[in-house]
Amino acid sequence: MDFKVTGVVKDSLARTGTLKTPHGEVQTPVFMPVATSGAVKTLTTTEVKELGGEIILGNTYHLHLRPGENLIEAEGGLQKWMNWEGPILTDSGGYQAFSLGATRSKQAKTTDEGVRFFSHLDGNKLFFTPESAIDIQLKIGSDIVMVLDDCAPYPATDKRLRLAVKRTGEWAKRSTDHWKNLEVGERGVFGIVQGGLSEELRKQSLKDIQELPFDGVAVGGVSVGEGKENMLSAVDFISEDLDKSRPHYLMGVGEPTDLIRMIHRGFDMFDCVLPTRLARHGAFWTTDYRRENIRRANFTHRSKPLDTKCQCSTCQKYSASYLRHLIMTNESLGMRLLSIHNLWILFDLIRQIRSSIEKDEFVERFGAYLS
RNA sequence: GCUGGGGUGGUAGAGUGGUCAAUUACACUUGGCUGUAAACCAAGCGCCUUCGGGCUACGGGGGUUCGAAUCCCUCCCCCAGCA
Repeated sequence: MDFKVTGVVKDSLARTGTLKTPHGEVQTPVFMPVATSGAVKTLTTTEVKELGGEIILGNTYHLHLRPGENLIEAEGGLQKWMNWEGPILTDSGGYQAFSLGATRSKQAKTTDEGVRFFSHLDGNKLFFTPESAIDIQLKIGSDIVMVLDDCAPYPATDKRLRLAVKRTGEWAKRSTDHWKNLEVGERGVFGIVQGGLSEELRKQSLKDIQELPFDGVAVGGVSVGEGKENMLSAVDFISEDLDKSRPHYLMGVGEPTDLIRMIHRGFDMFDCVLPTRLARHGAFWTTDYRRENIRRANFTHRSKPLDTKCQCSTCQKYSASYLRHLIMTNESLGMRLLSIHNLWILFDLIRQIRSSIEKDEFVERFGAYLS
């Protein structure tokens, strides 16, 4: 997997780049819409592509449970199956094993070997190891494979965080050892940095990961409920030390203002459920990156679009009043139209950021959002 | 017209003498959502309040009772069956 930095700016770690994958090139910074179970919820892949989507994220945990990686492999891989021509990054399932893989009485649990968890669908006892997580992702057809990591829940004790960092490091080593022995072609594998809000542990984890021959460095364990200030400080512990020759992926972050701040700190890749989840709940972003909700009564008679400055197809064709009606009546079209709007806001932001980096105007243009 | 059933908060629908400003659901209002068990979750939802409480309410009017959405009388309205 090949990554090239194509542009840098003064007074910021922000940069542009190009990432080559088996299913095409991706320009960075990039936002990856989440297609948990093989679909960006409510949208077709054609729509995602037309909006500006270049790469999407699929979830190993979900796809492993249903329909299972063997079916996807038999159907020619996830790209072909879901009619997505571009690259796909797959999450390793480590995060979901913890966030979903527990029953009332039985907790998900990591051991040195891997993570034991329970299917949220039927309670079945399941097990991921670093090696099996990679094998599953390759069967799914992933272009960018994420290693299995131990994402400690927030808040976590110091002891638990230390264990998570240790395990994540050991599993990372096993992952690269396993990767070497596989036929992976141009696919890439990314390591994940843990460490919570601890400077010491973040630095240790970054060192562990960057010592290994990963194609990219991901930072996990953020946007897990710690709050914006904590997230910034956790990232600030390590942003200067991220290996500049590799792509940097901040996992799970997708609030527009967070993207700006994190690109400023050197991150190239992001994924987040927010644009589509918020849309299904009636929430949308404005062109100045505030969050609003169409359910509010004051939109009842608003015959203007959601945002008069927005160029998305929803805002070109529909009034806020009509969109509110669709959401209030639970029409799926409302969720689709708001998903289109929210994704457009993010993709357009990314386009503006790339352009500002190319012109070395990033700090001037986005300075107001950086602090 | 006769017989029977019924009229409760925005709606549906509980309650059938005190613990009822009234279960519940829906609707509505307002929040929330950051590697998606998430088209979900939470709070509020008669009026006033110094948050102690006060006031007005269960079709209208009258009555019984210490006390009524609940019992009685009467009027109005709705539904079913029979004419």
